[in-house]
Amino acid sequence: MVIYDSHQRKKVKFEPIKEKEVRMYVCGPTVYDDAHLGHARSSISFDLLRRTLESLGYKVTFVKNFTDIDDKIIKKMNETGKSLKEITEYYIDSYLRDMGALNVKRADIEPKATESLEAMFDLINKLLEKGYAYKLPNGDIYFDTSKDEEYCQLSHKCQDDEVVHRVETEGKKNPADFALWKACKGENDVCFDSPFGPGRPGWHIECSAMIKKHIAYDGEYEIDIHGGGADLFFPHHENEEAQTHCAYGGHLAKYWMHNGFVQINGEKMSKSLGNSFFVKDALKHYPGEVLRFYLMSTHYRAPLNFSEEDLIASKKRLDKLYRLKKRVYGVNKKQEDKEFQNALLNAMRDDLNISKALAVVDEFVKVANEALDKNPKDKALKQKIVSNIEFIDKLLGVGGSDAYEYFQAGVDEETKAKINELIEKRSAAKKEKNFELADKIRDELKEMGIMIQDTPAGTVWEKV
RNA sequence: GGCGCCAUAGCCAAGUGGCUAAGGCAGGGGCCUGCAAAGCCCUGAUCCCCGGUUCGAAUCCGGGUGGCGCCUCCA
Repeated sequence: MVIYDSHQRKKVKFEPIKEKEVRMYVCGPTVYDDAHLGHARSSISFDLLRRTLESLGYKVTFVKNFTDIDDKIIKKMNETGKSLKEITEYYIDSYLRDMGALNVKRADIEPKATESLEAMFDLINKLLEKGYAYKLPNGDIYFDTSKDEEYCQLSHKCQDDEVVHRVETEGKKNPADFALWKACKGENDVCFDSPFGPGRPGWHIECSAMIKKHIAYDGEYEIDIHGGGADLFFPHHENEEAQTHCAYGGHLAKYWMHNGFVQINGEKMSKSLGNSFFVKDALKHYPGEVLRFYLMSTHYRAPLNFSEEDLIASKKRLDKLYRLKKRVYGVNKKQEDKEFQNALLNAMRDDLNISKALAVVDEFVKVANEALDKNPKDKALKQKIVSNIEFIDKLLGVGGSDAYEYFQAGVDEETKAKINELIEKRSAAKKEKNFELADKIRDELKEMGIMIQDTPAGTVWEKV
């Protein structure tokens, strides 16, 4: 496996800390709103990484957190009058539902900030003891970046001059210092008891603490891979790394991976720009699998400029896989096609080269169709095709649905009955060579958004 | 201002020193079909511009032009 390490800024051979095992942590969402396409893309990217590692035979422990303490959540509480728990539980459910629809596998461990406070206390205490943190008169605790000689060596994104506009806080020693603990600020604040007095944790502390609590090794690196959106590299990941190595000595992660953004009209999609698309809205128009296929079809590090036109082109590509699947409907797999599996894996093991992988899939579909045209009754061939589609589903997370349901999604039973009735009528007309009537019925179906195909096994239909 | 990324056919997108520059969508032609649809076959680019290195560059170096991101919450 070769991956691009953001720290080294190049592709490197992946060598896990412990043989055949991978521990990875991906920054999850702050649960104050529904997931947008950017969250979806990040999830899918690391889901592909996980599936690839698993297919290569690694035992993967995958952790993705929920940030359920945050300024934006508090803001939402004040706006809605709802409790922290009401808000965060609602959006955690919503997130999991959306990602489930996109066929993203659940993480093995899904820690929440609110459930990891003890681990954060320990971390903050260590930093205070070792002199890497200082307390302000108002009770806030900050990380002292000037004490950490390695600060900024991870992302290389710091600078010496003061052109930076950082969060200005009274009493901070250096502009780059960041909050580890924010003391309780009054009635409307959310506060937790702590050894440092009532308050709440800073944003960066939780990831370091949760990694330590759940999956950290004791040696030079706590985990193998730490992932997240490209925007998190600095300052978020830089700060996590600083906290961890200052408190515990080891580096946080051996490899750092970051996914590129979803853009709208060439600009980053974000709430502040008012151009974000929610996953749940996209799912009203397209099946999750189609959305997944589209979002993953651009390499995870490259920006993806969202366009409905491209999404439709992408859907048509996936349609072809499912039409092939229809041709082998009901057949069980018997034996695995190692040659195909290796071709697909070899593409993905090169820093998730999805373009190459999808080209392998396209080629397989074409060759399979060709072979089926020649030998429509070749059972061994069909079994091999079934096996390959199963492998595509396992590795890429697409192609696992029922082939007929895929094309007929969103059509209610009543309409289905009517469609079947019309098709029967048309078949009868065809039998009597009444092609005029048959074509008329076909047009009628077309107007309903239904395309039909006459096959040796009878007429089948698809929703356009 | 600091640190980076990107620019390949109408569109999406691989390839990063060397046979005829992957693949998909759209378009054109054909086979199949009662006609279609689906499927299959054929069909398209010398790689943003300029200069350099090299026997040889889309691929390396320098300089442009254009676009994007982080440095402030952010996937």
